[in-house]
Amino acid sequence: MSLEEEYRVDYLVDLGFERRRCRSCGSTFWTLDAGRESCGDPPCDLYSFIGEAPLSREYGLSEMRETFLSFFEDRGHERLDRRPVAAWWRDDLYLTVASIADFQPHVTSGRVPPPANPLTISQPCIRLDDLDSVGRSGRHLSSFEMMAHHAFNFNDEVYWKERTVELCQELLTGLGVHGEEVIYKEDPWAGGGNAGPAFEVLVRGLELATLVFMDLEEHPEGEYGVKGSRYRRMDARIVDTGYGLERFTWASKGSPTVYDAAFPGVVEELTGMAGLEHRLDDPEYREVLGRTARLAGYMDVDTAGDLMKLRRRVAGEMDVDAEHLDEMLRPVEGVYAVADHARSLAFMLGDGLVPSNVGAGYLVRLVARRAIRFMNQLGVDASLADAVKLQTRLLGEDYPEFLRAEEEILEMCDSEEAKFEDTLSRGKNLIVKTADHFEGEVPVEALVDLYDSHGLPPEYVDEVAEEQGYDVEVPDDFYARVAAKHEGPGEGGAGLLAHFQERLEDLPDTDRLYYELPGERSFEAVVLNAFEDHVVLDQTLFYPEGGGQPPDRGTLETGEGVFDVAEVKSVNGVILHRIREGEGLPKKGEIVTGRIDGELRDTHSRHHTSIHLVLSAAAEVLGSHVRQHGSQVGAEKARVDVTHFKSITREEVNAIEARANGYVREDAQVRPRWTERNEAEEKFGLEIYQGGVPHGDQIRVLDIEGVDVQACGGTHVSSTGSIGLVYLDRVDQVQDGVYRLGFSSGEVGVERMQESRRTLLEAAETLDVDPDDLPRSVERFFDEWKGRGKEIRRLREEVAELRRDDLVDGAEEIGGAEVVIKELTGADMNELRATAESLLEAVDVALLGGGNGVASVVAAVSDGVDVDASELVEAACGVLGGGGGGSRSLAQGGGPNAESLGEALSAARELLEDGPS
RNA sequence: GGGCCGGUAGAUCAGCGGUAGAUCGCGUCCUUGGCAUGGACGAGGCCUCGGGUUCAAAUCCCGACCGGUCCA
Repeated sequence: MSLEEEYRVDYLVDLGFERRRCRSCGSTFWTLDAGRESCGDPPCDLYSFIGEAPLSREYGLSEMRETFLSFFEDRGHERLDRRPVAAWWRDDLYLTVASIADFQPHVTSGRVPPPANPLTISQPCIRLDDLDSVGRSGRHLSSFEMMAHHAFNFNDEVYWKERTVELCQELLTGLGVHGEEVIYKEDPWAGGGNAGPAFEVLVRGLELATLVFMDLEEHPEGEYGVKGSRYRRMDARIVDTGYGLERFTWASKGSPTVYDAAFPGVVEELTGMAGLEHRLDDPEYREVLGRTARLAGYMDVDTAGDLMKLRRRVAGEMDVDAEHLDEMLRPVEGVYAVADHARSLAFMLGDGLVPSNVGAGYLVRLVARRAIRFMNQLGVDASLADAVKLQTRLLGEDYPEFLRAEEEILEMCDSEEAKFEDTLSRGKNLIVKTADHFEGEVPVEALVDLYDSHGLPPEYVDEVAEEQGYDVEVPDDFYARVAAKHEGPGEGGAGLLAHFQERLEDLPDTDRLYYELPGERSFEAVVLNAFEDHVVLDQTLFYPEGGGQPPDRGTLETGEGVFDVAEVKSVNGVILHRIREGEGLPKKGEIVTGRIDGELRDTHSRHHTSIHLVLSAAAEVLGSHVRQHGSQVGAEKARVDVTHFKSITREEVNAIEARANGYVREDAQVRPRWTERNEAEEKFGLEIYQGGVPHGDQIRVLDIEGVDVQACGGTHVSSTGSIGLVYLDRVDQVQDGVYRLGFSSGEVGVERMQESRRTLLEAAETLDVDPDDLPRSVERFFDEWKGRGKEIRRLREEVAELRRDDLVDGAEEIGGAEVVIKELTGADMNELRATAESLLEAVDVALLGGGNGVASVVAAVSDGVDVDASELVEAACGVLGGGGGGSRSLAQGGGPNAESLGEALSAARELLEDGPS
């Protein structure tokens, strides 16, 4: 099939559109304008909508969104609510990057029917790939709303290319765009394993929408090549469109930048806070911004070099100085960036992301720190929270959930700002030291290290170093170098069980008796296959490892013998029982009796249900931003990691524990049920995916009555009362922003409680005090112990003083110096040293030996006496079989041959007698 | 999940095999009418913990714990 055929849309032909080839870039496009020779896309064409809006009137964001959604509603589409910008339902994405992401992977793959078909939605998205261009280019946003209409064609066709283009054209002309201004540029699309033909929809240089006709899937032997990969035709044909809400608003206003169109109030407020005047009314100012935006439309501006190139172009056009232009624009661009970042932060924090140094939380931190840096550079006299608040207020007009979460959002901003300030002030000394060390010529490696290990951005290093009178050079490719440092070997290792794949393909999914008969502890089954220590049955009670829960243990029994089950895994629905090595295997076709370890299963179930209780309790105590960030069930204990932005106090731990035990006493019913995916999401929300995202259209939903609903594949108790007890005994910070709540339930909970009581009692017993008095007693003992240490040191000095007179009597003159040489049996190094030092008040040289087990030698020499103490010690220690050293005035050493101490001192004496060396 | 950096006085840090230090803060005294200030003296350290190497470890090696930071 020819490409031309792919892009032929009768609707356009009937309207009089013609297919042309761009004379400058060679791409093909459709237009009504007989005189048009270029594709309308920068750099072939410049923006021509700034100052001259192509839409018939101005729209705000809300109005534009509503206009779009109701347009499609009126044309048979069902309107869907937005999803969060945090892609909770995906395990391959942190952030929602497109409206189609809402329906991947299950709907697009055809496994789950679409929630509506066709549908329309305005989905807030976050993309951080072009962060450096945000503010500068006039068009880049880190968060935006992708308005869309989607149609999923599986067996029956809803609509395809004709209707899609028709709707688009109708929408645009309805908004007042002239037909001959609309260009449909052919631009094949590929991403996320799918591809298909696509139109970029351009109006006066601005890309307003993309219409993707997804009908290909990646396949190594596919017949189509798109952007370097092979694709083949797939059964599903999906209409994936994206209309930029902010772009439409921009086009309706014709303002110099998208920021002025999308959130003018926020830009204005921030401009005020920065003490700038944003003179959008000033025609000259508009002119500069407009020209910059027009030129930026076809330039990359993500490096400083690109930016200056842009400046020179604009300056050249306007006949002004590039430096002057830079000074003029830099603050405005900073304001734009802050406004944009604040909006993304409002979205991310409001949708439940918590700043952290790992995972999605790190992305929040990245944006927050960038925003703070811009604000500092601008000299804005306001906090990050103040800036974000402007956006939560604005977003709140359309999405009231941001107002409800506002307090938490702002608190997280404050806490994040405080952390960054800490990092910077801590780093300040380090920078000064580094700059001094290199005398201002800080090498790039040092800059990379400062950033990578200490979080100090090079601009900040320069700023601090400047105060020292240094000028630090930051290379243009700085962040690329940081990235290069992190490039390591990619992930290796194929799936461990990949080689079983073929063998398992013909086997049916194993019946999961652990779901159907959760109370049973033994079962009968037929061996479907047995190979390499693994047994596959037609049905099993053995729970396979998964969802943070370890597998069941137990045995499989045949007439031949009993086989220990060491491991249980599920591979694509087939459950593998690994038999302990050397025990042989049951044979294919045999009937086996399986028995699971009931006590272990009960403990696992109690722990797993407890995880849900503790999570709910934590959210109740700490706030609605709390999400599960992983969990693990064990035989002795279990844990659940939760997101939270500051350390959890003892009182909060107590409150969580109390709440969880409250749920236990309420004896709430625990009901697992299989539910259709869309239905579950609609009924319970995306919050059900905290423990992970299951596959398939039917998902198992666990409803703990009145407490919590989660998608969960684990085994559970039937009512919370049988948990008996949740003993929460550990809280650790596992990452910044992630805390681990460790606990034990039921019987093992009681055991651990008893264990910790025993620890307490034993400690109290050792000190012979009442356990209640333990803290006070320990403190007293510790103080006393410290006091004794000090007393000992003082006494040692006193002993040294007292011993001095005695020793001075034994002084002799060797080589013109008053010398004391003496063996002090049992004296340790500290004692010898103190004595030797004290002796120097009366004599010139002190050489003392002693020690316990190993021999020690100390030599001390008065100032001005020409004897090297370290030489004396070395001479002595050679005899002792050890070594030693120190300075000319004080040296120490020793060796294992303690019995030769006398001999060793003689050796040193000989050295003295030989005179100064 | 991975990489890098760090844990020493109440705080910030120096020391990086050989007598545990600096600055600020704290206490007492002096200077002053009082305050700011200046001066003198002093208290305050399981050098995170556990192993190892060594005659000798805050220092070197291994491990644990805790914190910071960058990346996916």
